[in-house]
Amino acid sequence: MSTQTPDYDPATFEAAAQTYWREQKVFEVTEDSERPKFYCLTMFPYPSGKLHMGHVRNYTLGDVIARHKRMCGYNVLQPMGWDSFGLPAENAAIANRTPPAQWTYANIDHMRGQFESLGMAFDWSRELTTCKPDYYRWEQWFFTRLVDKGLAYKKNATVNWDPVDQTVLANEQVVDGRGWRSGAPVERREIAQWFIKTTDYAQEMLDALDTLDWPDAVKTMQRNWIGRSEGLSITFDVSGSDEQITVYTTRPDTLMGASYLAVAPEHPLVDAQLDSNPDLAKFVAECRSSTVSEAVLEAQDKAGCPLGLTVDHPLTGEPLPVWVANFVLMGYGTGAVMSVPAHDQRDWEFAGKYGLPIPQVITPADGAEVDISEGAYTERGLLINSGEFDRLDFDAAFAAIATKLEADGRAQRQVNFRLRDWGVSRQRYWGCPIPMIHDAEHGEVPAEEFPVTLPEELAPDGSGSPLKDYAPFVETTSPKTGEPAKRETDTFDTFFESSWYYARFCSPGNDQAMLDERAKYWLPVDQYIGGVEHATMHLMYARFFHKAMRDEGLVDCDEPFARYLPQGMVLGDCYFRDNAKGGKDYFAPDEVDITRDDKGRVVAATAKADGQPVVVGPQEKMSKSKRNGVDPQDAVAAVGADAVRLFAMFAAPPDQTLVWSDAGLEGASRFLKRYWRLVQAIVAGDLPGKELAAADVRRKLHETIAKVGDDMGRRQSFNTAVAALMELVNTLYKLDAADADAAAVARESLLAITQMLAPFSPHVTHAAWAALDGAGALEDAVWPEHDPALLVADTVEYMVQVNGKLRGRIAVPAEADKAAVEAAAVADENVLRHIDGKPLRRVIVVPGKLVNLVV
RNA sequence: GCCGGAGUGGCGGAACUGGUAGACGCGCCGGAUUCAAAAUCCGGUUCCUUUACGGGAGUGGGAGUUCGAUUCUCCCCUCCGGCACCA
Repeated sequence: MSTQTPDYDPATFEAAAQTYWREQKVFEVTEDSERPKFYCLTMFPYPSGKLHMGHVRNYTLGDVIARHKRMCGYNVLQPMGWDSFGLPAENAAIANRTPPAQWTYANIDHMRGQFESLGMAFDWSRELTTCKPDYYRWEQWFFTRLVDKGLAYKKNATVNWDPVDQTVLANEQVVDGRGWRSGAPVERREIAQWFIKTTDYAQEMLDALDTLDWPDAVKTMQRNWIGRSEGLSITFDVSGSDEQITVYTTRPDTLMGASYLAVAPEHPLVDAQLDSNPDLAKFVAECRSSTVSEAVLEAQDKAGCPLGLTVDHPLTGEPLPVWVANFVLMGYGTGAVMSVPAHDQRDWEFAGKYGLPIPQVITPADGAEVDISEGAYTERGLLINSGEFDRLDFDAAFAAIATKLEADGRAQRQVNFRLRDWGVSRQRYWGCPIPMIHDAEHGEVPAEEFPVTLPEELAPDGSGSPLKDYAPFVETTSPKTGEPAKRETDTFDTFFESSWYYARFCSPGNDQAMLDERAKYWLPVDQYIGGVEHATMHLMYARFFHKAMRDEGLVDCDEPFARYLPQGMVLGDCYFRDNAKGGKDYFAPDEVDITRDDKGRVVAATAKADGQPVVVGPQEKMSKSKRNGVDPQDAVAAVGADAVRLFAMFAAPPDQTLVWSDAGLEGASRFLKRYWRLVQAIVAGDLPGKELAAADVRRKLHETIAKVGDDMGRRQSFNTAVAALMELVNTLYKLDAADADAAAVARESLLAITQMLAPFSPHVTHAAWAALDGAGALEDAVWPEHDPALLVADTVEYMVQVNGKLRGRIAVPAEADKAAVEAAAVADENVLRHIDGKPLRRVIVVPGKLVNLVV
């Protein structure tokens, strides 16, 4: 055979394969009742400008799964779109003085091209862009359905207010309590906003977690986020007044240990005290001049101030002081908590700081001593110092106290959720308009015509949304009266768009309905892939939206994402020097020379520019500021898309962080060249090796087929799948060319390797499939199956341990019984030496694995 | 602060259900090929000890369960993700 195959040239492979996929519309799919469907979706990107390595990793994972499932016979849908509303476009618009629309659409065009150059198997005919009216008109319509059903309502909520720029700030725009652009201390301000009743679905979302094939860690985070608890809602009378304060507690058994109540600075009872109490006014003002970020609030020092009121203890009538505390949140629960310092660590610290009493009312059930002066005792136990309730355990005390207070109308048993309703109003321009109209007569009236189109020609200047003063948008007529009315100028949280895009991919182009029957064919998403940073918020909102759409009859399954694979970040090496200002000056990896010792350890690094040393820092998330980013386009130009994809899959398990390494990338490229040379050798009938018998190679082939199939399907362990393919290629280089079956085994192996490698590196395998005369299109070639008969070995190697330490290995016939294995073990020379004539006390034989001799 | 996760050679990682710690790749060392280099190929590579056969230690730290623990339990340390207006 003298067929010529080309040299390994990624650019040639990529051009040929990508042209074929595009022209043949290989990845465009339609509903097909004959085949099982598989909907594979990777979280769609925000069009920030260009793809980064995190994107490459993310979308390669999805592409590998989609291509693999297709070869397993599924009708595979893998769409792509753009999460194109959001803050970065506004920031770019402020910087460039151009409308965010222009910037966004230019980014999308660029990034679409980058996806194609990476060889992604997307069905581009379904592409959607969330900032376009043909998409967002349907979420506007759906929102008005939620309004009609009472699932959307308006209430006051707190925002970060920048008093200089006169605008609302996102939490990430508040740095050390100041606006990021103005530098002014931010204030908390209450404004009316739209909320969605996600809490109506809290119990269902909690229960349905059990049906999902998601990592336990993510399900646990969601369970804790929903935070179901059973407790008691208790009402305290303010002493000498008609006012009341209601608190919720999961520990009513500790009620006799309550020593004070703590309320939020925004609590309605606080305002009335401000005029007469300057210290309180000062404290509350301090609390209000800070961010609304709970992460920041919870991390700061606990502080409080007496409110100057007391409440009557509902059991004893004794007065308890009321404090205002900076860690109590008005937006959560009733904005007031009952504090039991002896049995809650946070209350204990607060009471210690302000000299409040710490009465112990719970003691360990096992009679152990606890010292409350050392810290709170937070376990459940038996009641003490609680009068008639003494010696009761948690359940009995809960029941007794609840019953007594309920009889007095002072309390109610209650199931509570930590989950809160979803605030969807944003005071921003670059978002989907909330389709409501302010009618002087009827108040808030839902729009009836969609889309309510966002004007795209405006450019924000940093002083709030330009929509507010834009008459062509604001001025309208009321659908109820036909009289002049004003449009709502707030826009939706961008999580609104990302909560249902997965469904719209199934009904592209429908301008009559949000979704149609096609969505019922494709949903749920069989495999969802995306960053674990979305484990709670995005995934909770989308799950809620799906159930709301189900109840509207738009979809007919209960959950949107059957299986979920979270993926880790991409890190890069960091090099820097400390500068005079106390900061760091970073160096890009290609600006640094590395010196190693003879064991390969890095001993020094110097800047190429001046030869002076730089610090080798820890690996950190790739970013512009750390100068440790690697541009995917540069990597593709250097070694080709196949090697970039392969390295991204090989270097780490999907859910762990991945450390980018140019040397590692070279290794992936080297492997593909090695593979390609093997293809050339087979085609030329010119095998290289001389060591291994064809039968042994064939067994290795079938072991590899079994492992790779399992790794890619059940385990989703793509790094080990690639490692197994590398091992098999190494083995093939040792195949004895003189063996009569060598040519057949080599060809069988290489066809299988080509198929198994195709999801990772689809371009070179596309060329190889043609060179090897593979039958049909590689994308649809049936995934190889292993022959179990070939995996059965006739002898087994056992480890022999003496007292748990490895002392020898023995080869034993596969069918040997325990006695035979033990006899062989004690015959081993080194094993005998360690037994040293001592009597055997115990012998453990693990079939097929090891023998442990205890002496 | 609260919730979740991670920590294994010089580096990325493997060990799937409690049973050979270090597969595969990088780096490094040695060799082949070459006028030379690149590329490629072959061999070696956890640490300590030993001429060698061997022996000892070892999976962030400390306890525990077990014949046997990277794997299970408890405590601690460090780093990462999320905390409701970044996406």
